[in-house]
Amino acid sequence: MIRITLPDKSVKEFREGVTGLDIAKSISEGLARNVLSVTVNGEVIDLDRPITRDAEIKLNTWEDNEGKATMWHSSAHIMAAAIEELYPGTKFGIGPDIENGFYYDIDLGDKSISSNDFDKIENKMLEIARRKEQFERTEVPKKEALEYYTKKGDEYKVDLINDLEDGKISFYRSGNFTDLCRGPHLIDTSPIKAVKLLNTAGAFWRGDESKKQLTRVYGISFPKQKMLKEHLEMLEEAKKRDHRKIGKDLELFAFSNKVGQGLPLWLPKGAELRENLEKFLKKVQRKAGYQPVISPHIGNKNLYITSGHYEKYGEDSFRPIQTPSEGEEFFLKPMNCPHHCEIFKIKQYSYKDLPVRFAEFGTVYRYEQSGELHGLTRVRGFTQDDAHIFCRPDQVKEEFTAVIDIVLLIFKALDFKDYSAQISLRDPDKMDKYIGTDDNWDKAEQAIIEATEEKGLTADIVRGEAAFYGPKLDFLVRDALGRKWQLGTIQVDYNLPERFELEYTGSDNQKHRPVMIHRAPFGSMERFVAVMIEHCAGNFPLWLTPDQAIILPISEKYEKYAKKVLTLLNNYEIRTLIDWRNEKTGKKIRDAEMRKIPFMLIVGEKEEAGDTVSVRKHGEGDIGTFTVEEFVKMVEQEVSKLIPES
RNA sequence: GCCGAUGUAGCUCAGUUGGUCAGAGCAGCUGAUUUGUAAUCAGCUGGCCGGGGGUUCGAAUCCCUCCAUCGGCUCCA
Repeated sequence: MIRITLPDKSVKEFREGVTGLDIAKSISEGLARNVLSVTVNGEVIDLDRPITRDAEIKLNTWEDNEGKATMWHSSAHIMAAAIEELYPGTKFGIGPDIENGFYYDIDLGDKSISSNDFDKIENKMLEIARRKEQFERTEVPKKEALEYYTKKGDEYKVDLINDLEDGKISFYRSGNFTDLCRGPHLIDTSPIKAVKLLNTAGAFWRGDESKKQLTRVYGISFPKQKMLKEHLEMLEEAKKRDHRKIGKDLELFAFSNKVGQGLPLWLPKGAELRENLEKFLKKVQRKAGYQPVISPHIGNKNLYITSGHYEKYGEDSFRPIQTPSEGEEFFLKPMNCPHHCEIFKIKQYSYKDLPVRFAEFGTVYRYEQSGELHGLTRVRGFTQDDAHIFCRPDQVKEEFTAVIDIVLLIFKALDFKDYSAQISLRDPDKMDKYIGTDDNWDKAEQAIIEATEEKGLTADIVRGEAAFYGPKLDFLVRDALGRKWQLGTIQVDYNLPERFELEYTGSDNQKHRPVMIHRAPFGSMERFVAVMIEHCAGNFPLWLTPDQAIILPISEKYEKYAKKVLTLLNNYEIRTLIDWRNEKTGKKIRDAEMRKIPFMLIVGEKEEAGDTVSVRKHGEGDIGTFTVEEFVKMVEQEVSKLIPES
C-alpha cells in the first residue's frame, strides 16, 4: 500500500500502482468526471499513469490552471491531428499550451492556412473529440524515435529529439495521430466540447530569425460551449478598452502617414493628460533631490561611439544626419545617457557632492522594425521620463531603493495594482553580448538583487534579459488584451562612467569613478499613457483628466450665467468647458457621458437665480445642487485625496 | 524585417457571382426649435472606394506592386 496525501493534507492509503483517475473515483463520481490531470509531487502527469510511491497529489479540473493546461495541450494535439487529416504531408514543430489556449507550429510546404480555413479545422477537431480517442503514452529509445521521424521526413521533430536525453523520449498517440510529447494528456479527447481557432502567425523555428518560418495556429478550447461564448465576449469587451480605440474616441493622440509611422501626434486632450503626469513626476523628483537638465535631440556620432551604442545599434538606427559642408555625422538621440554624462563632465565633483541626479523628459528616436509598431506602446519617437544618478559605489543600494520608492509611489497614485517586477541579468551563455568587466557586472547584479530584497519586492529573476551595458529591474504591466509591457526601469551601470571617464574626488584626494543609475519610472510617456488608458478605460482620475467639468446650459438663455460659472471655475484652475451647442440637455448629457468628463454642471433658470450648479457625476448621475464654491471645494478635496503624499 | 489578414466620406460600417454601387448612421454645415439629467426635427455639404500599374467593352469588386493598419514571430539601448 502507498500513502497519498491530498491538498487538504488528508492521507489515504491505496494499492501501489493506483492512478489519478482511481483516486478521483474514490472521492466522488463528479470529480472523476471532471478531473483532467493529476499533479504528483509537483509533476503533472496523465490520469492513467500508475503512482508507485507515497505521494502528495492534486487532482486538476478545469478550475485549476494545470487542468486547463492539460486540456489545451491535448487540444493542440487534436488540432495537429485535424490538420494532418485535412492537409496530408504537413510537418509539425511544437504545439504547447499557453496562458490562454494553445498553438501549434506547422510547416505546410507550399500550402497555407488562413482564417477562412478555421471552420473546417474546428469541425474536424470536434469530430475527433467526439470520437473519444484515447491518448496512449509510449516510451521509446532515442534511436527509434529518430528513425520514426527521419522516415516520416519531419525534420523539426528530428531536431527536437536530437536535443533530448536518451531514455526519456515519450510519444502520445490518439487515433491515427502520433506525436513526440512529454505529456501529460487527457485520458481521451471527449472532454473537449468547444474549440475556436483564433489566428495564425508566422513563427521562426526555435525562435531563430535565421531559421525557417513556420505557420503558427493559435486556438483555445473549453469543456462547455457556454464558456467559449463567454470567452469571446470577454475578448470583445477587452477590445473596447484598447488605447488605440479610446485614444481616437477621446481625441488624445493620432498618427499620420504623412508624418511617418510610429511617430505619435499628441492632440490637445492627450497633451493635457501627459503634461499633468509630467507635472506630478517633476514635483516628486524635485522633492527627491533631482535637478532638471535639458539636452538636444541629436548628438555627434562620436558621442555614441564613446557610449558603445553605435557599435551595438549604429546599423539599426535611423541614418545619420550630416552637416552640409564638413560631412560631420549626427544621430537622432536614441538615449539620453551620453548627453547626461557630458553634463556631468562639465564640472568637478567632490565625494560630498554625490549623488548627483539629472532628470529630463528626453525625447528619443529609435528605428523599430515596422512590424513591431503598436499604438502608443511601441513607437519610433517617444519621451522618456529619464534621469541619471551619479553616485559613489557605497551609495548604489540606497539610491536604487530610493528609486524603487518613486516607482511604487507612482503606481500607487495611479492605482496600478496589477504589476510585476523583473530583475534582468546577463545570459551566462552569451557573455560576448555585453560590454564591461565581469567584476563590475557582478557588483551591479548584486546591488539590484539586494536592493529589491530590502524593499520586500518580489521580482522574477530572468537571465539573458539585461541591457548590453548593465543589469536592470523592470516593472511590467499588462494591457487590455493581456500583453505584458515594460513600464518603469531602473538600471545600474558601471560601464558608461568608464567609457566617459567620469570622475569625482574622494576624501583621499584621489580620483574615483562614480556609478550610474539609469531610471525611468514611467518608462516612456507614450507607453505609460497607453497602459493607463487601458487600465481605467479612459475614465482618468480627476487630477489627471484633460477636462474635469463641462457646463451644460439648458438653453441659450443661460449663456451669460454659464460664462460666469466658467470664469469662476477657471480662476480655481478647474479645467472646465461649456457645451454651447443648440441641443437639448439630454443630448448634451449623453455626449458628455461618452466623453467621460467627470462632472457635468447643468445651469438653467433655477441655478442662475440661486448662483448654483446642478452637478451630475460621470457614470453615477445627478448628485444634487451646489453653489459654485461648494463644487470647487468638492473637486479640490477629491483631487487632494487621489494624489498621495510624496 | 518575416508570416497572415485588412484598407469604402472626419468616425462606425453596407456594397450579392465585375454591369445606375458609390450608399447608411453618426459627426459637420444651414435653418426651425429655446430645450431640465444618456440621441429634437428638416435640408445640405463630404469619397479618384489606401497609392500606382495591369486584365476587361466595363473594376470598389479580378491580378501585380508599393504604402499603411491589425494579429503574431523576431527585436526592443
